[in-house]
Amino acid sequence: MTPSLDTVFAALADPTRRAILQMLLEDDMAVTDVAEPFEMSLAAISKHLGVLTNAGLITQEKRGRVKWCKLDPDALKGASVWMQGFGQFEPVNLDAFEAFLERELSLEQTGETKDNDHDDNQADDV
Amino acid sequence: MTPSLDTVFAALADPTRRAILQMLLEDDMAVTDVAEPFEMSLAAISKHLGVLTNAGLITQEKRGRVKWCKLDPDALKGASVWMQGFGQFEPVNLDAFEAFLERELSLEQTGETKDNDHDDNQADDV
DNA sequence: GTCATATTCAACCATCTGGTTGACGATTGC
DNA sequence: GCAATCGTCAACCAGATGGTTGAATATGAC
Repeated sequence: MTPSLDTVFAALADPTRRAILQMLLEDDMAVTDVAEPFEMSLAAISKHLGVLTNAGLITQEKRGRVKWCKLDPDALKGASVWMQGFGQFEPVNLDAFEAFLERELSLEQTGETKDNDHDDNQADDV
Repeated sequence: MTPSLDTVFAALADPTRRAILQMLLEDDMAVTDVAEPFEMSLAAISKHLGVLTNAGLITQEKRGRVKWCKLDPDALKGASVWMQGFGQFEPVNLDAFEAFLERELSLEQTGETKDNDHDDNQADDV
């Protein structure tokens, strides 16, 4: 079963869970390590990880007594596609944009580098 | 105040609200008309519209005794940017992509029109 | 003014959510 | 075997959420 938009968006609606996802962007982590920076019980984090797993946003694999958590960024795809359906806002990833330009068109023009005025507020307000 | 990712994602987590947003993509609507296709009370729809307004996803303007609901797609921007932070999936809005190309670079090359192979599954699975 | 329409408000209810604590099962190290 | 570590489970709690109904407000039509 592919997780519903309901569960994906609901999973993303909690700041703790978004923070966890960003931590996992760096590297896979054990449950205990995920919990370390948060001021809440291990059981609470375990529940959050359950929600993320249920939404398909992460996968968990037990090796020995340690359970490793791994990001599954593909799960965001459905949600992203849905949102882009509203596409009346300009695309956001201008870096990828320009990479796309370069790749697809092999520009030869003397392009002075445009200043990237996109808001890259990804880091704060998780 | 700019609505938090919390409220935006939470607003998107409900199928009724996502369906409302898609209806408003077509046209602005009065509250009563928004409620019409749903099998729930007008008061419930009014609450949903309150959630969407609170998340900044729609705006409401009262003209006479009718309150018009209007989509505000800019509100999805923050959420979209956040999700793109995980950017390991390809960008989706290729139409906007190509429009961007045209606008920014004023191509003069004999561009044969590329076929749009993007998945526009916006309508189903709201 | 009176009646109908458009929308919200208030109270209520059931269920979900996010947290706690304490007990428990599984695994590792000695 | 025994103790420590890793993680979940179960029970509980407060507050949020999504729905209901009935009354109230505001505007428009006649």
